[in-house]
Amino acid sequence: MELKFDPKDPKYEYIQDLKALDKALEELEKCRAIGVDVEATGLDAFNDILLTVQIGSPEKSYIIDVRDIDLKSCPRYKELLENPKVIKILQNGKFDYKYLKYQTGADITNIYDTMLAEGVLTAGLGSGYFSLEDMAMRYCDVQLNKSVRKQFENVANIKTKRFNKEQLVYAALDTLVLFPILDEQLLKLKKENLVNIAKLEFAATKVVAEMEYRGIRIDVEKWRGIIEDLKKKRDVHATNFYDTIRDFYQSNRIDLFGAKVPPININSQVQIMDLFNNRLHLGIPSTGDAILAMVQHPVAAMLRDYRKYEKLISAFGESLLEKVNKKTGRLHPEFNQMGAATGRFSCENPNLQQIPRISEEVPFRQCFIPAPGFKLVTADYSSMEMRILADLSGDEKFIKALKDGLDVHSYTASLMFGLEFSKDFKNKYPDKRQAAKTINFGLVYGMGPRSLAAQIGVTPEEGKEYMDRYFQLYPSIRSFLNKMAKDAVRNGWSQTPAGRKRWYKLPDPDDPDYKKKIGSIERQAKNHPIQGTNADATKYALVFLHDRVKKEGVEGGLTHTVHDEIVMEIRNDQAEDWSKIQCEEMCRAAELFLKKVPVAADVFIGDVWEH
DNA sequence: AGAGGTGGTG
DNA sequence: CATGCACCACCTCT
Repeated sequence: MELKFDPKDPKYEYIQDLKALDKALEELEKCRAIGVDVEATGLDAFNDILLTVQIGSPEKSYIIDVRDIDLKSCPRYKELLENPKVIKILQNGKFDYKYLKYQTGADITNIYDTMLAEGVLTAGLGSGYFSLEDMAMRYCDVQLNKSVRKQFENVANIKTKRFNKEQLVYAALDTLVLFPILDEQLLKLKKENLVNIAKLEFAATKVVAEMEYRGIRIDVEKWRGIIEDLKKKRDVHATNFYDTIRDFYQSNRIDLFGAKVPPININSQVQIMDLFNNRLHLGIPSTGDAILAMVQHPVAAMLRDYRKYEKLISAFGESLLEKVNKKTGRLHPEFNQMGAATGRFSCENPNLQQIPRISEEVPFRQCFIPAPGFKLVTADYSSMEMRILADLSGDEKFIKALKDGLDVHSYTASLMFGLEFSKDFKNKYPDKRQAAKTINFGLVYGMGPRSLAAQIGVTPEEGKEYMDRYFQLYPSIRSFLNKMAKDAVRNGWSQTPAGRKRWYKLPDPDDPDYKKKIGSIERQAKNHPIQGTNADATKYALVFLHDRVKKEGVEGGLTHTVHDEIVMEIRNDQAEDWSKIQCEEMCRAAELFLKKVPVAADVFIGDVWEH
């Protein structure tokens, strides 16, 4: 590839005064697209220090030292970055977005994100994270020197120390390589018909950046109260456990203060296996909860009780509170747009998508609260995956049930077990409904008769019978799922109606695990269009909602999303009206793909996160 | 440092 | 032959 810069000696300008900045901006304003990158002392846009902002044309990079120049008092800079007509090319743009918003006062628009583009082009094959170093090497044979980035992190005398040539070259290349990478990616995106999905991801990345920036408030005292309560309960179960097993161990050690020392580490899977198999002779294959539930010995129950509390304390305890940002006093979880191969978001630091559902004992979700004067508006799609399955398979019975507003699990059960359908089916035949629900969901995951039988507690033969009966009821569902599986194995990829692709590493025919691997791909491919369409709809909804907030002049914004649920923080007096708009926009997004079945979303307005 | 086990969510 | 999808956090053990 012909590069417009020399990787050994790139053209750049180190900008340290307003006059030079003005001249640079004049050049940059002529560009249709500019490359943007920042260097900072760390990853936290609120607490770490922004050092440089690099803005580049395809040929030249301008490195603005923000210790010398206050970009907040430079409207021309802000106008450039906020100009919707200029494409801003970034690598993992939401990282830079937050720095630029907080420390330079600019909200970038019209982002092309090289990392997201790569994610869209290789979904299912990689981790979802692609470093600029890898891409620069792969696409344009340019070696970026990673170790130089470290130098930015430990700048002693941060106020005064100037950058060396090596650092400046590195900073310059970071914007220059973006252009050839974009050129190559664009060819591939067009070839794979992924332009629309890439556009969706690019539109979403600004929205996600704003969502991360806003974050969410947490009631720390209430959270601590729950944890303390859980710790007390956990300790009771731990003591019971230790007292019961102590006789099976030789040493009854006493510590310096006369307290009994636990004979084993209760958290050690290895030591628990030793206890159950070598000392209690119970012969368990693993220590998972499903196994322990079947073990008659009282120690098993004690361990299960202990684990229930220990899990909550370790995963959601003090460690989550440590993530409260010092500057904002709020949690700012990170949402990875390509976190799942299906197109779903993943979430980390902390993962708000795995906070336990609300219960008497563990009301964790009630600790998530809006700012004073605001409400949390929580809306989730109703039976979204069932609706998608109905729509994509085109199954007439299933579609009619949804059109008639029936509970699909009850309806399925009534057909499968020859029972009369009624409004109170759920109460009359809860077991039958649960069995049908297991099948409905299991199929979306490509489940087989054996695990179905295990789940609903019948023999494998009966499990097979249930599945046969189910598919006789809904013949189009069987043919749809089979087609998805077959196409994926033939093509090496599967696709959602929105055009999102997921690739598969097809095994070598000589692979000893060939059938196992093909089976796995088939199950993933059956699930992909369903889970993926849900993700596509939610992403469109996020973009719609963000635009609508601006259009309506509503004060507030997005706080987080959990796959089929979107939570927003909206000013008290506007929350009621907004809740209707939020449902409307979510439905409008889903209706882009679902034409045969109605879409519905339920909404809640509250002073806590609940639904 | 990374793998494996366990368990929380949709 | 094996046989339910998609994640992340925490723990122990190597």
